[in-house]
Amino acid sequence: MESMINHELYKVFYLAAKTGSLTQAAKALYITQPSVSHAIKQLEDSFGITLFYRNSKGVALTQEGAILYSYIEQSNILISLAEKKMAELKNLEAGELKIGGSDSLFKHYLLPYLEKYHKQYPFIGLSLIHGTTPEVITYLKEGRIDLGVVRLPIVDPQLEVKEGIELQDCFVAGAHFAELKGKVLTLEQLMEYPIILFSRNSRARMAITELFHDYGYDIKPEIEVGSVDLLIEFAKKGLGISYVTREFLSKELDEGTLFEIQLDVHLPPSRVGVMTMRNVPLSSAAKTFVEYIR
Amino acid sequence: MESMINHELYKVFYLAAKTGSLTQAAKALYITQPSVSHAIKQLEDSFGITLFYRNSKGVALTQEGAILYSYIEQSNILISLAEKKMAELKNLEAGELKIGGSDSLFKHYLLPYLEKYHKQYPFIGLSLIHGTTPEVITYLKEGRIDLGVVRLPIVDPQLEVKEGIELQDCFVAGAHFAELKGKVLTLEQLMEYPIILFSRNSRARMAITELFHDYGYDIKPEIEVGSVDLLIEFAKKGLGISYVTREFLSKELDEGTLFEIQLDVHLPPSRVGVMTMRNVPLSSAAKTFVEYIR
DNA sequence: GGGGAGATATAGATGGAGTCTATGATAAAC
DNA sequence: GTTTATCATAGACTCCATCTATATCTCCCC
Repeated sequence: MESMINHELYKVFYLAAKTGSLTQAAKALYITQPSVSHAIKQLEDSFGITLFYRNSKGVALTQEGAILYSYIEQSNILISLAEKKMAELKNLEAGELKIGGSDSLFKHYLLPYLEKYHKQYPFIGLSLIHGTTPEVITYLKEGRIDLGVVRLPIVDPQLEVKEGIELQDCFVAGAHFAELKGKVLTLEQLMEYPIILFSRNSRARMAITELFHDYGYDIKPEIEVGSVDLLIEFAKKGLGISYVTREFLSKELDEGTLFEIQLDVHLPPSRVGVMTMRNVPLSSAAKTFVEYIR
Repeated sequence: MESMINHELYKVFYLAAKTGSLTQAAKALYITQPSVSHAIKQLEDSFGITLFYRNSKGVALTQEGAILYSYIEQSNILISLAEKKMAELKNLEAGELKIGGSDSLFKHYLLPYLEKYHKQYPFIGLSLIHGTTPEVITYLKEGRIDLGVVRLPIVDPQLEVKEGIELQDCFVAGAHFAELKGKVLTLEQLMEYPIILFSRNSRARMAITELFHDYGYDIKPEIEVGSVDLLIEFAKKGLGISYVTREFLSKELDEGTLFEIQLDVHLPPSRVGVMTMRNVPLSSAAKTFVEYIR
């Protein structure tokens, strides 16, 4: 390892062999001919092998030089490919973007951004990785995703959080509970109806449980489901009153298939946010995407 | 091509990625850590891409860095193989030696050298390429052989000639002409016997024709053959008197199966020589072999 | 054969890229 | 809190790649 050869010399050798002329190689490298001559000499000296025949028309590879060239040519081709790939990655003509989050946020919050992004950068592969907030955080820390989209607040010194839009959770019912339309209920009154909540381990569920607790109540759902779509479906079928994010229901509220229950207490809004690792550089693809989100 | 990247930086990048530590890479490269840090920064700046995550335990490749590494690793492996190969060629642990010449010279002159050489450098491939003197010269100039072994004199400014041993051509006969043993013949007397000569286009043939011509005679062979072995065989069978190089017959002369005809004129000796291209470097294999020959 | 046009080689000067030392900043380990 | 890793930064220095100028050689053409 003492006599490790300067790889820059191979670049000179490559061009000299390729052009068959030290003078031509010099031009291609934007240096002078003596520099090329010197570089080749260094290579020859460090191998103790003559690499070129010199004649008045230029240079030609010796037997040994030709052997060296066969390796160096491949090596340099790889480097060229690497540089091309780096340019592509930089210009977002290649790459991959991996996002963690919940399906409902993907569908109702991220979808328009993803569509626009994919249209503009069609060669960036997209991976959406479903998981709960703690799972998403774990994926982030393990480097399995570039960014996570979750409900705030997130308190973790390792994470950088960018706030997104505000979401308002609310209780909704379908035609079966039409008598409640226009009325303002107390929490106590609400609890007399069958309640449908998201499954126990979600953040939204914990938030609403805590809110009721603050008011001295203990909310117990009739039904627990595992997706926002089911919350909506069950409410529409009249199986109960669902607690769900209002922004995810705009279609049903417009149609009138579901209506919002008015309460005498304010349900705190939540905010969606984009998490990335603090002190860890984002890929070009991820950096650009984060700037899309407002 | 303006922003051609210094390939030396890839060597640093490679080791940094491989060891996962700028400090370790620095040690392997016998430079200091800030130099490595600087080199990586240059690479990152010229790509406009972050290649490593830095943390207090070392460095880890980013997504893009890992892509670059996959190329550079291959490239560097090729360079290592190239350097290994060069060392082998230098130490004559690999390579090829191509020699041009006549079969008789290969067999009777070069064989012992070839044996010894091959024993010492078993991994050098040997190619013996048969041809007449002008053919051998052509092969040399075309680069198809490293050196040629032929009868001197050779006059060609492009060729470098190293003189070898002296050979003496002579006329020999077998038991059938036993009456000639011990006698001294004139050329005229000799010509009364059937003569066996090498085929018309050989140098030896031309030389003897010219010699007879100088003495006013025109030698016409009874038989013409294409190899030294046949000259010897035919003489042994008593088909005539062969003109052949004495050194190629030592076995037959010792055994007494053939004897040399004494003449009243001196037959000029010829010298064997090794030709190489002037001003063209020899391969390590060829250089070493030429030094074997004395 | 002389001279021009091309090639590479050589010598010596020069400047800047790469390297060093010293230090800072940060995180983890103890 | 202290120590010991890590990488980053700043500024000085130095060595080596490069340059200019010239030599040498070969071919080719007049």
